[in-house]
Amino acid sequence: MVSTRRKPSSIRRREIADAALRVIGESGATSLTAASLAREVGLTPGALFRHFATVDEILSAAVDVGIEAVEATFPSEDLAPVERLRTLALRRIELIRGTPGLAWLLLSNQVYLCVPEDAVARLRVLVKHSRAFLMASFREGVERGELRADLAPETMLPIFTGTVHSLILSRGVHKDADRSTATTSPEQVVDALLALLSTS
Amino acid sequence: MVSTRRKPSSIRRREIADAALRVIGESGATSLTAASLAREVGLTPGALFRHFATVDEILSAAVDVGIEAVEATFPSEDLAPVERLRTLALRRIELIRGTPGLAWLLLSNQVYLCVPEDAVARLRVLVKHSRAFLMASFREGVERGELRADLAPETMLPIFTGTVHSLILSRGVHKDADRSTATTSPEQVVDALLALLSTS
DNA sequence: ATAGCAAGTAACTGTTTACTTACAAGCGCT
DNA sequence: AGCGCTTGTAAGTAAACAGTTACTTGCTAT
Repeated sequence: MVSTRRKPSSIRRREIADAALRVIGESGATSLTAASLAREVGLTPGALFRHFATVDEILSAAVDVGIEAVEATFPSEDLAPVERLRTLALRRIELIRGTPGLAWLLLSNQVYLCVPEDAVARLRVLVKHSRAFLMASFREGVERGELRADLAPETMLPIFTGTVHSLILSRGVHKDADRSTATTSPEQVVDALLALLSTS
Repeated sequence: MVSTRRKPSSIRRREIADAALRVIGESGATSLTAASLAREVGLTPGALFRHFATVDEILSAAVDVGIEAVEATFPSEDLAPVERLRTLALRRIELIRGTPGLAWLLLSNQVYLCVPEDAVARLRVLVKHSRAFLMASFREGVERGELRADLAPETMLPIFTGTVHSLILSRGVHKDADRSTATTSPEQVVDALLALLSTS
């Protein structure tokens, strides 16, 4: 007997949602099926439907797990603006690099077509929250004279978020990403960017 | 009779590949099936297999169409480095914004799991080509004294590509992207970034 | 004009999909 | 201890999937 323990639904639901993110991260969203997911959790496909009514519901739960993890990356509001930006960037890079499924949730646009509508709505809230946090930090940095006043926060935003996304994806995604180009560490790039945005 | 014209395979193959990119851009990669694709082209599913042996082969052809379009965005080598960077960025933003399926090909990492291996190899060549072009432009810009010498090209790279990606995705992807934040035009942001990277 | 081939359709195949059902058995509660 | 709900399995269903096959029809080269 291969220790087929039974667990209460509250725990299984979480295990299944985590496993869904893992499968997506490892083999892509298209390979997330009841069969592959059950295999990952160590159950038969039918057992999944004891805990969720549909696979869409599982996806929705996986989105919630991801959102919770990302929300935890917001730094304390009483850090200085530049330090706040630095902390958020590095935390997110570390988090998402360690959980490839999250990259699909947050950086793929296709997620909006594969995931139930209510989960999409919650994702949009997260995106909006992040943008508001960044914009507030930019504005406060400018007011304090720490960030350049000749650059609108609306202009800083795509540069900052784009750089973070680029750093997330620059490693590990292509398994054999060529190491020919000297790899720059995320810290170096984030610091360099913040220096560019800072008053000289 | 609904003008069900017959066309030579050379033309149909291109139509099918184009339609595949269109379907992916509109409804996501998961919804690309023989049935949905045939509907988009205006054929029955069986007809697709007159022109391609498998759907993987169709995907591969779609990748080639995309690569061809992106390769056409490389500006002339005899432009000044900064102007070269500006032109490439704006051309790519315009191209990919107008063809959402391309965004999936180039910005989604899941593409490497859904697409046949030989197509992935060709995509990697494009990525490598782009990176080499950018790195050469950065280096030449520094040598000429037009770009900041205190920033390594390896550091400029993720900032530049990230910003471009961010500008590509910032519009239209979420159909109802909120217009609350003042929308900054890609030109403004690219010019601002190039100014940041330039010597003062 | 017409022969012949390329390009189309409709109807089929076997497989995989999400999900259900009948039944077995572990675990908490008294 | 043992009753009963919950969690699991095995086997099954209908629909959707990629791809095939037998047959029809339009285009083109002679």
